[in-house]
Amino acid sequence: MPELPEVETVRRGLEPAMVGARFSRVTLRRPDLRFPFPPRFAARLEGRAVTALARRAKYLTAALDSGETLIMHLGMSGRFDVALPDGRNLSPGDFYLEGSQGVPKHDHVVMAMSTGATITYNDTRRFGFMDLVPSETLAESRHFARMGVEPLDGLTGAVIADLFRGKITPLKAALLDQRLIAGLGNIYVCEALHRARLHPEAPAGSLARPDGRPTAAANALAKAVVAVLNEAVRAGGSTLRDYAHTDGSTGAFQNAFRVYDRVGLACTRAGCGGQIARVVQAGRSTFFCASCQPESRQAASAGAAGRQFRHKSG
DNA sequence: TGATCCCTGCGT
DNA sequence: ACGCAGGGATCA
Repeated sequence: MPELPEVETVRRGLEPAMVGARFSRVTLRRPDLRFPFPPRFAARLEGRAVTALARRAKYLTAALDSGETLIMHLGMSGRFDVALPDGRNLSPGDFYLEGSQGVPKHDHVVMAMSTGATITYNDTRRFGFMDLVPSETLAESRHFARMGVEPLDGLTGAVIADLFRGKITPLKAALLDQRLIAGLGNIYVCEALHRARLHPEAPAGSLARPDGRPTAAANALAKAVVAVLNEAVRAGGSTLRDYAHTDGSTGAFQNAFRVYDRVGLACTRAGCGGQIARVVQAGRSTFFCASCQPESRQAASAGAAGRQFRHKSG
């Protein structure tokens, strides 16, 4: 479910309930999510205060006053629900709520905070996970050691050209590769490629000139990635299959999709008239407009880049 | 670099 | 019954 904008939305919802508060009681309803919880997980949290709640790519990190950091990843279906002591609910994006009647299924972790707030982690598919590592070694932890650049931290065409240079892999796959740029997922990659008018199957290396400088397409892509992420964060992320509530707290960016999940529909670009197509790349759906995002343009430059690359290396 | 798998639920 | 789903680790 969550890509960078959704995780950032969750972070903003959790922040007021977590930062400055202590875990008074942590209950695990099962021994594992995607991975087993770390040893003595609940005991290492209980009594500790959260000093800061940050986001790195699609990960949330809660720094504790014990010197450890709680790492949380939502996988595909992870959600947090914040219940305030007065009965109000403070999650922006209440789409993580299953409903008000009865105990929701898949509530795997319940964190009672010293403020009286209760934070519940719910994850249907259990692709999410939590970990606890020493704060000093957070950057070297197995989750972060090989993580790519943060796209909202100054992504430019030059950075993209540097990362993609010499790569034959399709643009779609390169943008999904968290070791290069971290935080994009299927939705925002499709949306960014459409905005930049780039074909998803064009070779990633075609965005770098032979001397390594960015092409115009690389600059356009960087701009599109940053724009689509910022707009999605502003909209509170995208709500897809989750139940929509009426309190105005669901994500709204799904209404701004130009290609994602719009196969067969007309391209919304003014004067385009194309139809959104769906192809499968690396086992995942790619949505694009063949009219807006022609292969030919990229094929030409990719061929030039490929010849140059082979020439240089051979 | 691509399949395969992890897991559950939903729509066709 | 089958395909598909916002992620990603782990193999050939």
